[in-house]
Amino acid sequence: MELKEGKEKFIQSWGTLGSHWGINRTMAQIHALLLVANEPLSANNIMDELNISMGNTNMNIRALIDWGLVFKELKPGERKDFYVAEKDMWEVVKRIITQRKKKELEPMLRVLDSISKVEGNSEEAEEFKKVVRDIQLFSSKADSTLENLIKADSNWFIGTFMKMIK
Amino acid sequence: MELKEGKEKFIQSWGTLGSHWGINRTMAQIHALLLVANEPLSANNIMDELNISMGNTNMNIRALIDWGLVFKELKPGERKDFYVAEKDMWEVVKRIITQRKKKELEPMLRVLDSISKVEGNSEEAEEFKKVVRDIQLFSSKADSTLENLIKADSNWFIGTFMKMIK
DNA sequence: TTGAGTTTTCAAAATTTACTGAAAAATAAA
DNA sequence: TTTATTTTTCAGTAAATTTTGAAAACTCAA
Repeated sequence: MELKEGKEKFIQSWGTLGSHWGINRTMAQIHALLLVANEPLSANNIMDELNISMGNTNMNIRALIDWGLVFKELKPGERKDFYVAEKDMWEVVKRIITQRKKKELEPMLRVLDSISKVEGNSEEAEEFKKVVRDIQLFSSKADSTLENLIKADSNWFIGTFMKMIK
Repeated sequence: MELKEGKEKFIQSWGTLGSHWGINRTMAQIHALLLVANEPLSANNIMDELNISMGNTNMNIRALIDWGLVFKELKPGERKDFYVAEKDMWEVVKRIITQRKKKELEPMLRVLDSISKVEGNSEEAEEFKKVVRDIQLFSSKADSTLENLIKADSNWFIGTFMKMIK
């Protein structure tokens, strides 16, 4: 396989993977392109390379920066902004966990909290509360596990955790 | 808050959460409805409760059964099929991990494998291969971590793992 | 200032994904 | 069998999401 073809395949499948993980296809493709670029790219480079509009390019670059997956780099003497990707996979995963925990898990925890106080003590109400509290317990464990995970470092994950769970 | 309102809120937010996790809104809502139902429900019960069509109901129930999140239950003397949800959150999460690992992580691993053998030894090609191999290493660690996770039991997660990572 | 280059915004269009409704197939009681 | 009930399928439609394109807003050198 040729280098060019390899890069294209990578961009394509990173895009697909991303779209299943709350990162839209284009956003993930831009990240992929930057991952395999050997130098910082401008918005123009990106739109040419991926055949997407400037508006789309701009919006997704900004989302990537928001998520901490891409950084702006200013080249001295250049008017344009250039961009580079976060290449440390552990960092990438941590940032995605951080975002999704905030956007999805935490709102769910709030809802669970509010509905766990439902009125009534009919059997039906009690059963409902039991289901909710089970989920609440599990979710808050998951939440703090993830909280710990994003504080841990890469070596911990690659080394200790892997062995530990056998 | 009233029980009815609580159940509705739960179904609504479980739907939203699911839609961010590769489970479409309706599919997650059906699962939620079954989670808080105090008895097995028929397809008709479900379509009435959620105001969705029979076709939609049927397709999503079957997807849920496929995923192992819902089970069919036959009531003696009843012609209809009835359905109950998997209520053990640890099981639910394990089944979701299993599905998504198979559908998303594994295809990515195959692509990474194929492109890690890209031709050429220019500096650019070498850098590309390094990026790919880094991701490959990380992904296969993640893959086997998840593999172990889905073999582990709930107590391990709730008890040991939580304390362990402090 | 002015104006060329660059980035941002956002309504409208295109695309993708989910849902419906109606018909066909399956099931099982009569 | 026949018939009533239930489940499945899927083409067409609707809804949601993403992308474009063009204008507005910046930015900075001249």
